[in-house]
Amino acid sequence: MKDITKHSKIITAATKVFAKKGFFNARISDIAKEAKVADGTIYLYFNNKYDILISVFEEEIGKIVAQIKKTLSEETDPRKMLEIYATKHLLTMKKNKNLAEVIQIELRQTNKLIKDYRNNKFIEYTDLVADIISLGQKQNIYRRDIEPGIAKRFFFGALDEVSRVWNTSLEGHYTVEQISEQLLKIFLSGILLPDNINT
Amino acid sequence: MKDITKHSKIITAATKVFAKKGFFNARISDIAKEAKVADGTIYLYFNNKYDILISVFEEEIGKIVAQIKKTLSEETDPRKMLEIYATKHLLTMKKNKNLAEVIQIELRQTNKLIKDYRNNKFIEYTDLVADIISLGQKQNIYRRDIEPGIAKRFFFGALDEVSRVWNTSLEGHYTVEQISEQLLKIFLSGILLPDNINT
Amino acid sequence: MKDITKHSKIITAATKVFAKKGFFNARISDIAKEAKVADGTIYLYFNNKYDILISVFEEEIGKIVAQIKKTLSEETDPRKMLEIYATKHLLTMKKNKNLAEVIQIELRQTNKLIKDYRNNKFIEYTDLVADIISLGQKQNIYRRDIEPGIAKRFFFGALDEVSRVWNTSLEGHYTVEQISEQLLKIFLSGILLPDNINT
Amino acid sequence: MKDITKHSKIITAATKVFAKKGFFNARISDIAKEAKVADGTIYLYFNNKYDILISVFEEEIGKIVAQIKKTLSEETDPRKMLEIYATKHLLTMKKNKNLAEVIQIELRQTNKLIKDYRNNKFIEYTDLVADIISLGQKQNIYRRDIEPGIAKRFFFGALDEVSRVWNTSLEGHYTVEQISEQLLKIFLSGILLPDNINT
DNA sequence: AATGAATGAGCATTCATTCAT
DNA sequence: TATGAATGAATGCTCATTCAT
Repeated sequence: MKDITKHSKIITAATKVFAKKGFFNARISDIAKEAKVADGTIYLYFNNKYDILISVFEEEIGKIVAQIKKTLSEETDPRKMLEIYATKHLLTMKKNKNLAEVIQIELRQTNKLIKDYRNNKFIEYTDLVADIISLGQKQNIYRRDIEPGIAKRFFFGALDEVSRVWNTSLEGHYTVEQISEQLLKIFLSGILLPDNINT
Repeated sequence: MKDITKHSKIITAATKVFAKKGFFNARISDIAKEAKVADGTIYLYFNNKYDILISVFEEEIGKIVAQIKKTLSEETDPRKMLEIYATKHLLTMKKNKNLAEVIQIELRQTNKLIKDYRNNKFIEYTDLVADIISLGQKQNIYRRDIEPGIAKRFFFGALDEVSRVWNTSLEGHYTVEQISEQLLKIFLSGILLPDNINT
Repeated sequence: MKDITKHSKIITAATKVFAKKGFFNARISDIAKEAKVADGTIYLYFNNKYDILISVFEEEIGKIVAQIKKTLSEETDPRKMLEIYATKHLLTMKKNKNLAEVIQIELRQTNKLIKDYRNNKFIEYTDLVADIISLGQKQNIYRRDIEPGIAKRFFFGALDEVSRVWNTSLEGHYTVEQISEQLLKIFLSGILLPDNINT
Repeated sequence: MKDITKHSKIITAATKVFAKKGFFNARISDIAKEAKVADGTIYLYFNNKYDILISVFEEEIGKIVAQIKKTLSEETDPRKMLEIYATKHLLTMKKNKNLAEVIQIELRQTNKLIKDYRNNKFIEYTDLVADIISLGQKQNIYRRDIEPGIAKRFFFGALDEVSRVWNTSLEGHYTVEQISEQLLKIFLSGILLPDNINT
């Protein structure tokens, strides 16, 4: 019987190796060594190298989606919900830098390389933002002239770009709370001084 | 004497091939064929495969930076300047999808792979946004509690994420102008209805 | 105690799989699946993959040798004996195509691959022809200027080549009886017309 | 430009290695080393390992077919023609044991492994025997009740089986001429003593 | 005895880079 | 300068065999 522990040991190892070397420079033997498993064992749990990558996405993002959905379900104010989303995202990515890098870097490769893969979990994850915005619009809290489908990309893109450079320049400069606060401030009220809004 | 024509023929070919296949799946012989040049000839102009990638970044982004700087120099209103930046970026990425993909996908790999490469042109490019924000703050148009160093990432990240999915779902749905307008609206004034701003 | 049933189930399965895929392309797991047994179980009955192959030869050819010896023991005319041998061989190979292929194809590999294996049963099988010829020579039925050791190879080679193409071109064209009759005609009387014999 | 010398160097090396180890146990690096060429070079001249095997067959058998056809064209007596064929075959196989083994052993694998390969040269080679027999029948030298399509298999099978064991037991016992004489004697006149022919 | 998960040696093939012409 | 044949290191994946249960 397949060993569920071994499966996730490989996923964790692969996340680490992919993050460190990138998908193409990662060798199966690197992952095997990291997971303390024989090379061949990996193929008892995954079809091929791409399959490992996809599994990393689906399973790890799946966990985040589940978590964030649970937390969001306890909140009703769309403003707070966006704050929760942003803070949660940044905290997760800061805590799990390996996953952060894999998402940011490899995710972009994947669609091109594996035609028939559709990032279901990832789409579900970014769609949460669109849902929150729609909800806020219904409650007359968010402007109706904002397109949720576009705005979700802005919001996620902004978050993603910020955490992209996590390991380099931003490190140490700002706390998650500061960045989250800045993002919310801009996203909710814009960067214009009130006096200039009607210009 | 280096042949400037051949040099740029290779750059153009490489951009095309990298965009289509990704850096790792692109073969030197693919680039050589696309550039109508012998494999060995490429090594008269570039040190290695990574060198080609870096050159693509530096030279192509260099062109965009020069262009956008020139256009911005003719404008003084920081609000308009951000609009120009956004529209120009989106138009360029839409027109030159090859470059767009290379920037979005490969750029992220590069820092990790080539330790001593610092994306000078790219940093220059994103710093333009920070400069505009700082300028606006000095002119009392932009809020002082916004960190230009963080905000530039939000702005660029939002633009980048939007153009990332250019080839897929957004295609046909929205025009560059609509997206640019939405981004500016959000970035400048936020998504809150005025009544809710002080909540 | 070794389970005799399981042993022969594996032999039968291996014969089938070797015939279908060839020795080198056959996987142990194929044989195990065909025999409805676990992979590891095979190693309770055989030392390794080569050992299975050798066992297939020895046991299956052993059965044929025993059968044909029994039938031959009831006949005294060396002419009839060759006919019995030919017909029996062709019928067996036609009925058991798996074994036929394994003998024809893999047998030839074996000597080269397994230095210390001597095809005892197979040698016994072909030597039957030499024995018949010697017998006929003693009875003044067969010519004395024929070398039984060479002639046995001709006879077996002819039979083998005929059954080699069984699955392809000869299929349907000729019956076993026709082929057997032709072989006997040639082997016993040659292809020359009587008038030309002394040329 | 492809180097014709290198092509045939690889063919010769491959023939040697296939003969010694068999197709499946032969490593590309063995062939490369034997041909004094880099592993990768082989793939400039052949598509894959199977392609090398097929080329060995076609080209080497092609040479033999051409040679034997030329020699046969200078002879008109169908009896002599069979003698020439037999002697030539045995001499060639004795001189070029590598090729002999490859033909005998690997040829049989090939049809099964490479479905779309049709051994054209080989078929041409064995068909020569059928042609000679047909010719002799027209000249009233060979019996009309012999099927050339069956007899060719007997003749070739006999020759092939004899040369199969060349490296083992027959070595030293008999000369090519003796074997050829025995085969012709049997094939032309049969093994029966004249007195027993009408039995 | 039987199982099948785990192992890890082995190998065909690719492709960036070199260098003789 | 330009060429492209030659090189050989590198690696994903397979599968015979082992062994804990």
